[in-house]
Amino acid sequence: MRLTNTLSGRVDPLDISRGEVGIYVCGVTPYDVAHVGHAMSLTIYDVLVRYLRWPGNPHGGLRVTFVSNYTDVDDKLIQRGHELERDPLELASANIDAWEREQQALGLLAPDVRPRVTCEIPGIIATIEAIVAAGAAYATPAGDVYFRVRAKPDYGKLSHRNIEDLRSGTRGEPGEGKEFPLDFALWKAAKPGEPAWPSPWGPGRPGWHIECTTMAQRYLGTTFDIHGGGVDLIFPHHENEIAQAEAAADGQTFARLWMHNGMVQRDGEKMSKSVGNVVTVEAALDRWTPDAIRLFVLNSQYRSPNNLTDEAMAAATRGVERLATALAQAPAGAPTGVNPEPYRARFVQAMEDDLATPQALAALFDLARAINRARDAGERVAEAQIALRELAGVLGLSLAESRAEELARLDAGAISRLASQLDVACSGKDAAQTVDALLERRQTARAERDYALADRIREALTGLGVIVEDTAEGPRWSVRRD
RNA sequence: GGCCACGUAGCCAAGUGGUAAGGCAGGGGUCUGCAAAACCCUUAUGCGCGGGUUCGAUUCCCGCCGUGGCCUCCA
Repeated sequence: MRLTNTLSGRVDPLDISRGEVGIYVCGVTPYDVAHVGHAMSLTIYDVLVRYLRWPGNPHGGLRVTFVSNYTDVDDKLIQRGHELERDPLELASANIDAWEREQQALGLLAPDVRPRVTCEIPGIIATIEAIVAAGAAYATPAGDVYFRVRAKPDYGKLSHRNIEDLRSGTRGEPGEGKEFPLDFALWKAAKPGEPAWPSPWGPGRPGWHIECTTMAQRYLGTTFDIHGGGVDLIFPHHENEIAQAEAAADGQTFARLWMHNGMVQRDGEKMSKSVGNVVTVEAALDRWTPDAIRLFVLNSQYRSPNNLTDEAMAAATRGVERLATALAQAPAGAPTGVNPEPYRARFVQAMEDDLATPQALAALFDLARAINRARDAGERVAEAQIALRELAGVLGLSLAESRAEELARLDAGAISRLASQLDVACSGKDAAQTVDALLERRQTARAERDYALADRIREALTGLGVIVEDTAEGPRWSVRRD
């Protein structure tokens, strides 16, 4: 598999010679609820992990250790806690709980490890001590510890800048005991009332970047395979992670490959609080299905910005239905049928080539069309349907929800009332049986050519979210997803 | 202001130095009592604008315009 590597600036092969892959993805700083940008980012790495683990990939499935953190103590969190008059650590914890419920609803795999900064303080202090010992950091009288950027001549190699360019862009930051404007905090001395932990430099908390260095190396080793996150993290966050890790480990490589996903835009504009167009995960789940959100994300290349519009989401919603429809019951047919192998090969080829999910999806849509066509012709499609479900599963698309989940959306009371209006026997205990009874009544009406009644029943059911389709085998119904 | 991406049909979005995947929407048709779903056909002679290189550019180069990212917190 080849992936675009920000560090090298090329599309590099992923080294799978060890048979296992370690992946670290920067998670959120939980000072607020999660938005669709967070969902997009995790969805991309979720698909990468699913694909690498998939037995159908050319390597037969790899062992993957997936780590994604929570930065549950930092300046922003403290500020927000102050505004809301809440304890910042408690605020972080509450936002993490909500976000984890949303991740589950979005069908995101739980990372193998979800470390939190507040549980990793001793390790972070040890990393800082190693950096200080290596001469790449210094403590100030105030109790802060700064990374000495000029001790790292290749600083800037990830974001492809050099120290001089960066310095010229710096707007006169106050000294605070820094030797050099670009030096950044590894440890921040606590002001009164701020969360603090004891350290060799006095009470304080970790700086922003050090936690990821420490947690990634603790769970994945000094050197690991893939480090991911949004493009907005390249500088300074990831640049600084590299600087810290290499300083602490005598120049040993930190992550071999750096992946960065593009940002979500809303109607062509940046999504931000100041514009007032932030779509929270909660709002998105309220409006669109998890599969539709996922299809929207995967329909564009992960590195490109992705424009969230109502029309695009409607298209994604219909697209999911199209794929799901291809999985619908087919009559057992003749021995001829659809061979899914060419589609599977296209899918794999696309995924191997820098996680080209748009092209992988195109293969799935083509397979769906082939299935529908063959089914219309009365051919066997079972193998192809199994393949479609499997490949969709690699992308994390569930497609077919369970019958129980579908039936749970039925408005049993309204259906019961409809049955009594039409004088149809209602078992009173099972809405699905009542729907069946209503459709039997409609079939009778159709047989008697009483189409007015037949249409009335169908329209009434449609109004209740029950979609009726007449097929050669009789009527089929499903519950609309809103 | 500096650095870096991107700009493809009504919408979302792939892609390539030799003539534009896929999805949605639209139009026509098949099927159906009518629908729905599905299937078939169709929808950019054109890939922001202007130059240049080339036998040939949407794909390479230059300029301009627009959007976005980073330079300060951000998936």
